[in-house]
Amino acid sequence: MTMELKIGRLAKEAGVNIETIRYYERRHLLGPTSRLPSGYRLYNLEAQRRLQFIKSAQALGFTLHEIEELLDLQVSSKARCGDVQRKAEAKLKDVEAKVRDLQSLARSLRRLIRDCRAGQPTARCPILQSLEKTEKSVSNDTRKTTR
Amino acid sequence: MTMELKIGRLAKEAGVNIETIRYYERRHLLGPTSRLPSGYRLYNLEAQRRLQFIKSAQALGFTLHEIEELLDLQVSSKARCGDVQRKAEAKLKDVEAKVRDLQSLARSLRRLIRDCRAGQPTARCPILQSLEKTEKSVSNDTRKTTR
DNA sequence: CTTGACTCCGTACTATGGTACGGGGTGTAT
DNA sequence: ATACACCCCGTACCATAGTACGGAGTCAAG
Repeated sequence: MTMELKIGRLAKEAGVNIETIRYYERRHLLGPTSRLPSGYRLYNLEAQRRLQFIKSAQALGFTLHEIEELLDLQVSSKARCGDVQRKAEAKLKDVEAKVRDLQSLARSLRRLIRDCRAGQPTARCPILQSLEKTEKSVSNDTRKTTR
Repeated sequence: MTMELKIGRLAKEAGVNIETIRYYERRHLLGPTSRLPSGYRLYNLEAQRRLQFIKSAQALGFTLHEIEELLDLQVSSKARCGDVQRKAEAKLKDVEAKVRDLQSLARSLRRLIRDCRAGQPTARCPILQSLEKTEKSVSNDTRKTTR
């Protein structure tokens, strides 16, 4: 036995809805490895890893479309290395920018927490100021530049 | 004149659609500072900063609901400092986790790019492996834990 | 060989975050 | 005083990312 799961098992293991998996299939993100004569979908380990990756990337704020691209970096082994590289570089820039912005936000939050700890009743908690700092550093709409 | 803008101007300055601003108002995220007798909305500098913050936070992957909470940290000056602090701390944890995960993804992408540069025709580009590394580090669904 | 859990497929519905439309009033420059 | 741009409000529509539903076929244990 090659450890192939049916859709329900895969869904349970990954913690997603069965319908979600079928939805990903419609979106060409994750297809079954094979099918039983009955039509039942079968998934192998790679499919499980792929599903995990989709969930992870999503948690990081990537859209399904972007995730498709990310996954294509690997799939298109036949494609020119240059294409893959350019995509990866663009994606890396997005990710780096996002990290910078989130770090800035984290700094703001830390400052807010520290100042709050001082004990005053939140009147004039310097949050707006710190949030403003965040604003400046944020490049643009990442959702647009990422696409 | 106190530098109050009408909705169209505010939208243009911020680079958003007028309808978006009205939508934020429906969502209680950003209301007009005042109104002309005619009913025209007027916005001051603080409103502009607030709008900027909303856009920034969104670019960082926060939902409008989360942004509302974030903004409430400041608004609820009457609230207990402890409440504000707890919210801020939870948010900070989310942000920090997101940063870690994105950094891990960035490392993976950098490795992929470096390896690609080596020159082989992408056959067996070690992307899947690097992506797997990312997976493991990703806590859970941030969207759920963040809410 | 039946029963209950699982799966198939297609279609419809939901929530989020907007965007567009349209009939009307307003503001102002000429 | 009249264009023309701007704004009002309500309602309808859109894309993304699922989720639910329902009638039918399948699988496996008893």
